[in-house]
Amino acid sequence: MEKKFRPVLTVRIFGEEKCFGPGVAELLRRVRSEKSLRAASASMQMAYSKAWTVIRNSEAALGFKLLVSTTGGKHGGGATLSPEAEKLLAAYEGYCSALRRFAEEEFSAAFSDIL
Amino acid sequence: MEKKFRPVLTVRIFGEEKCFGPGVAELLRRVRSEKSLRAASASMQMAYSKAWTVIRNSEAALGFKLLVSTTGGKHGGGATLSPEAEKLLAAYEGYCSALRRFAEEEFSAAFSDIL
DNA sequence: ATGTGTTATTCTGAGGGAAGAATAACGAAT
DNA sequence: ATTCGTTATTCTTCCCTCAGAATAACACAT
Repeated sequence: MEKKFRPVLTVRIFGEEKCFGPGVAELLRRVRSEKSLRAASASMQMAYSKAWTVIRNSEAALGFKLLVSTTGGKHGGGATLSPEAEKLLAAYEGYCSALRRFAEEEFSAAFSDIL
Repeated sequence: MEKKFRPVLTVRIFGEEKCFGPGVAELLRRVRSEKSLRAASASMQMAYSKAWTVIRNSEAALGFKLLVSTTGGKHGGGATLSPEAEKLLAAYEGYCSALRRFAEEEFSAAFSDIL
């Protein structure tokens, strides 16, 4: 009836356990633009320690590194996305938007008689 | 490449705030078979108080009642699904499986080159 | 009246997760 | 050597959620 209700979906990828989801994805996006994990986590008010844990867990579950990071140097170092992370992120984003588009399309048909 | 990774998605319905998701759905399913909210919550080791809150919040957000419940009587009362809940649950289940089917199909295409 | 087993409702206590502190290591520049 | 700002890592503290307790109301049976 009214456009009052809408679907919201969260897409996660599991191997033996959880290995990728919206949190890591957002983190990667911000690392890409900030070129630093610290700056990335701060920009989304996430504690650095948690950001670091999240990344590490994801890397362990996936089996490859997401960040290439350098420490030290004049500006202290930084982090950028590994090529695999770049590809994974792109794939994930495409996948998510396809899913959301589909979810949007099917929604009204599925719930028109009740919502 | 290997079938090691798979998509997992959670589908929620939002109005102004969250109003329906997998938790409520599971609860409704169990109320349907147990004919009691207490039994339903116990069967999924959820505290009754929480089950009740979950249902109440969902009802408030949706704008209609999910349960028709009777109190008192020899066996203490019970609860069953309202007609609207019945329809909503059916619609939600169909919607979810369509989404999951689609997610499954698209998955390998989206991630074949990286996972 | 009393007993029974549920719904309805609020409150309290404990556990898990997250934020932030603390610390170490790093490497380029000065 | 010292400074600087990051990555890397662990630990403690706090908050929030959740489970379970407690209480009331209910209506049917006996």
